[in-house]
Amino acid sequence: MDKKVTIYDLAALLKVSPATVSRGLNNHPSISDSTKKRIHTIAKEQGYRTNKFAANLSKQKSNTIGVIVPRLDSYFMSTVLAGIEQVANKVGYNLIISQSLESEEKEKINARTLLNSGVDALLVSLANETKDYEHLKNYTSRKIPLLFFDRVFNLPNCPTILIDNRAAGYEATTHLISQGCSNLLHISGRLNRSVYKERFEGYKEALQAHNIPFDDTNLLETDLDSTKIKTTIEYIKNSNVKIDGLFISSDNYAANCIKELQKQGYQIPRDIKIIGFNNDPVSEIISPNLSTIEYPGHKMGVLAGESIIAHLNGTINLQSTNSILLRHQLLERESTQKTI
Amino acid sequence: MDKKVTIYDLAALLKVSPATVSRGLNNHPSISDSTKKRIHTIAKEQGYRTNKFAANLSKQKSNTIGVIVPRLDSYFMSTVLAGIEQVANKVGYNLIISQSLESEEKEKINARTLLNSGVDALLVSLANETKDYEHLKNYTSRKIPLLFFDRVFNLPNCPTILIDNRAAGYEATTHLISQGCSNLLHISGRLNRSVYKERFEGYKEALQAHNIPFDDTNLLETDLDSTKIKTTIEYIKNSNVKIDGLFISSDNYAANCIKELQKQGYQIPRDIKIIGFNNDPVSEIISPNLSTIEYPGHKMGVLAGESIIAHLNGTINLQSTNSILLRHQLLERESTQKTI
DNA sequence: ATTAGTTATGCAACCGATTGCGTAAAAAAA
DNA sequence: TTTTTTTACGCAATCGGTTGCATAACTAAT
Repeated sequence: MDKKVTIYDLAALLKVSPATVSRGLNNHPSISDSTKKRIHTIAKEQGYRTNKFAANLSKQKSNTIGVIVPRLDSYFMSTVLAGIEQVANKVGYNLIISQSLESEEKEKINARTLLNSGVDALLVSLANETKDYEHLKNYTSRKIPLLFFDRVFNLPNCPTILIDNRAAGYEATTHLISQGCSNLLHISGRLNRSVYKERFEGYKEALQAHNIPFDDTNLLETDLDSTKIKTTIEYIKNSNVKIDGLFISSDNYAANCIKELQKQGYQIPRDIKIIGFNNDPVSEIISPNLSTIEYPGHKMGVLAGESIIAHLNGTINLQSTNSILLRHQLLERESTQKTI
Repeated sequence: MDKKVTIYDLAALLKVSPATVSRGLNNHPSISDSTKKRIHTIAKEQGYRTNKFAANLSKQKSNTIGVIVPRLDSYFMSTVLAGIEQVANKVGYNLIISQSLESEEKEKINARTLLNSGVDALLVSLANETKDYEHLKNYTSRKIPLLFFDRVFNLPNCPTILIDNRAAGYEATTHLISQGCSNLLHISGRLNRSVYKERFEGYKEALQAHNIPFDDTNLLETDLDSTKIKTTIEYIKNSNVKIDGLFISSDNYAANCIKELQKQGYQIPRDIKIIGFNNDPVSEIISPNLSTIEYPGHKMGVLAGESIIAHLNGTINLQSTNSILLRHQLLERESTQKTI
């Protein structure tokens, strides 16, 4: 009972043409309600399911959205994906998800694969490594909508969704300063990614605004990979001046730093005050609770999904909206508390 | 310069038939090496990319694997997905991922959508709610391979990948007992999911093996949703006997319990020893470090991906392999340490 | 009754690659 | 040289919907 039923079968049963069946199934206005009803009824009865392959081929669209993220196994990304999936699913779009693992090479391959797979749109959060954007221009040149989120890049006609990282960096830094820190270190992700670059710039501006001199030792560029905590800790210990404030671009990394610093005898926040970024669950689990910047991942995903779908539906024109900024928020917790 | 190039275009350029071009592109043996070379050369030159819609239609397969998970924004799931993606991507399979959000209804819709989308195989981790499996029988009846991981169910011809949850539950419980606990409480997920059921049974067996009586108060069935910690804590506080050991089926939930218990004045592990499950990152961030059962998510994903792909390639026959058990491991950390 | 205007449907050409079957040409065997 | 085999390729049907254009049937207007 499970052979494939086609519109031809239905057409034969109803003694109408396949074209009529097709239109009926798609609620085309020029089909009478009565035959529409007959078509739908028999379709259900026969267990008809439209062959997407055929439909895709003739319509040249797939109802599928491609997503490329640096890694799937990051809490932040998984919340973004959950948001995207939720809205995509609701309106019947599928999501093809792939990860670049921070490799430009893999990102290129993924982009190509997704292009070949005929995705209707692409959502991208860039790999750390990526410096060249030709693989994405293939999309824009074919008029396939392309949207960046979080790890963005300014490509013509490609909207971006992110938070105001510069302002967030500024706020985080100012917060540290207002809590009494004067020898700050910013532990950043790769600066070729604008998210990190901008946080860093906010950091620098905040220092400047408070007349705190900045030099290269006040910045540590890392890839925020927890396996390399030791090096970071060494850097802090060997610093010429006694560092008393850390602004770390990732909660997860920050939490690991706290653990390790504590192991080395540091008291947080007494010796060093620390603020992270993202409001990852670990920030509330760690002792002391980690001050951080709330980064609304799920909301970002929802917005990214909604935007791209609205654009595909022609409801809005993304080209005109070039950049959507989400609201972030400073969360003051124990790790930056003043100690007497 | 970016109109679509088809095999017909190439055929015209080379003055051969489209069939030859198709075969040449696919390295069919009956095409001479010389023409193959010519075909590949001109294909590259013209920027030809095969139209997957057409290829899918005629081959009736999509090179796509569907995945349904309860939620995307869980650390464990994201590691599994990362594993699946890694192997799928390597061999050119796409992944369509959707989440059921623990709803049977959504799971059904997702299953149907993926079926319509023509996935070549389906990987499923069941929603808590799911009690009926008709939506999955659609796959088996069409000979579309179906594999369960983690939240499994025993469906004919559907292999499962998981750990030995009963043994893990037994070990976790035994560990608590050996650390001196005698009034245990198991905080479980929904028992209609076999993962939780089996952990619970391992727990019961361990109690029995150590002559510790079990009654219903020694079990708290929850949905392991962190927003409902309070209720759980109340349960512990209001217990008639003083609970001194907790076996919690989720690290994340366990970590939140620890925080809350500490807030209420409990000392961990002095007053209550706690063991979690999963070896989530939070387990090493929380103070005290959480003892737990290592659950190899990434490995599970890799294995699930490899299995299903090998089966699709005809390399192995999954029907014969009915169940793959991954090795778990008890990790003894601070939260179950003996106190003097 | 005739013309104009609707409405409901069918025809047939796509969409682009795949593949079973047939055959000309070239190589090998007789 | 003739026959048999092999090699290399082309023909044409197929996969299952979609859609522009034509048309028959019916209603409304003149």
